[in-house]
Amino acid sequence: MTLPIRSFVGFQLVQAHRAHHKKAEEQLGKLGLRAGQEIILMMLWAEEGLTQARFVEQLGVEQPTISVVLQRMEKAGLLSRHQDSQDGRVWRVYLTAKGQALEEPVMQIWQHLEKQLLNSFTEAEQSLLRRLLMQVQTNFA
Amino acid sequence: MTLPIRSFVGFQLVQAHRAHHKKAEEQLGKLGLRAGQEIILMMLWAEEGLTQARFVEQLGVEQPTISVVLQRMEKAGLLSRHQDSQDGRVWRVYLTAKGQALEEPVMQIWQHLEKQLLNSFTEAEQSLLRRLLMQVQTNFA
DNA sequence: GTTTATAATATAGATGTCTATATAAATTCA
DNA sequence: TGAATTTATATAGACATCTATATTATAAAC
Repeated sequence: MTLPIRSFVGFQLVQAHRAHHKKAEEQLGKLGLRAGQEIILMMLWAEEGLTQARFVEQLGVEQPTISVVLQRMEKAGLLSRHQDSQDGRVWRVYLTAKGQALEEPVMQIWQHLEKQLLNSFTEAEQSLLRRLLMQVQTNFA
Repeated sequence: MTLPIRSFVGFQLVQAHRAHHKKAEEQLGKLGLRAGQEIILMMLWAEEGLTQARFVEQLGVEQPTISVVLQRMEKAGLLSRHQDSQDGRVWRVYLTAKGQALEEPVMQIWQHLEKQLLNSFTEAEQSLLRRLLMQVQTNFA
């Protein structure tokens, strides 16, 4: 008798993420973004001139992933990359006007997503879910 | 002042899923599987002869996704597909010996993943996390 | 100072995922 | 019965993601 898939918390994590990702794609698509790109933008809205290494360490993705995503976002006119004058290996990322202009609508979408995600949750449940998800990351680190 | 990404539960969900997915890929890769394929197998271990439509409704993925994944798994010798004798549009999926033989090692990997995911969680926290993740899915449905 | 090692980024090839569309079989309906 | 609709699956093209490897620039070591 194998345990049913549904009984695994890991499966529920996958399914919850899938649901969130689908909604994010749907909403962000209206702005011409793909899910994941808005995270890059959020980091740049907080601080420009980031290097690939910074994205990699902050997001936990592999370097080639960021390399490709940044290239596509540059091609889409969302950001630009300039070689560092001190260290020729380093390329720093800056927002274009188009990338800057997306801050308001993207944040609105994320706040709406967050609201939907947490619908019917008590305050205690909200902070608990955040804490447990952070613990999960620690557990896998 | 934009809210930091980290403050969103949605972001923590994405990051927790990424951590889980990476570990799953790493472990399942040893068996020649990709993350996601083992879910297909689990469903088949519970019941053979499933149709694409069943996978789609159970997993919440789109039909073309399942179509492609099943083709790759068939090519990998994990399963076979046979046209339904009653309805020529329907193709039913069956396990090969190779697919059957993976039940033990895959379940062991998932049990290990589950253990790691829930490391340091109390019983109450475990069931709460499961419940909250299920509620998230409902909220996005 | 030239060679070797390290570090930052890019490329290649694969997979799961999506949307849009095509194909083929069954069903409905006039 | 024959055309139109619905249903099940496949294909095309795109993107985020991975591992493995290449390229390029800096740093270290002899």
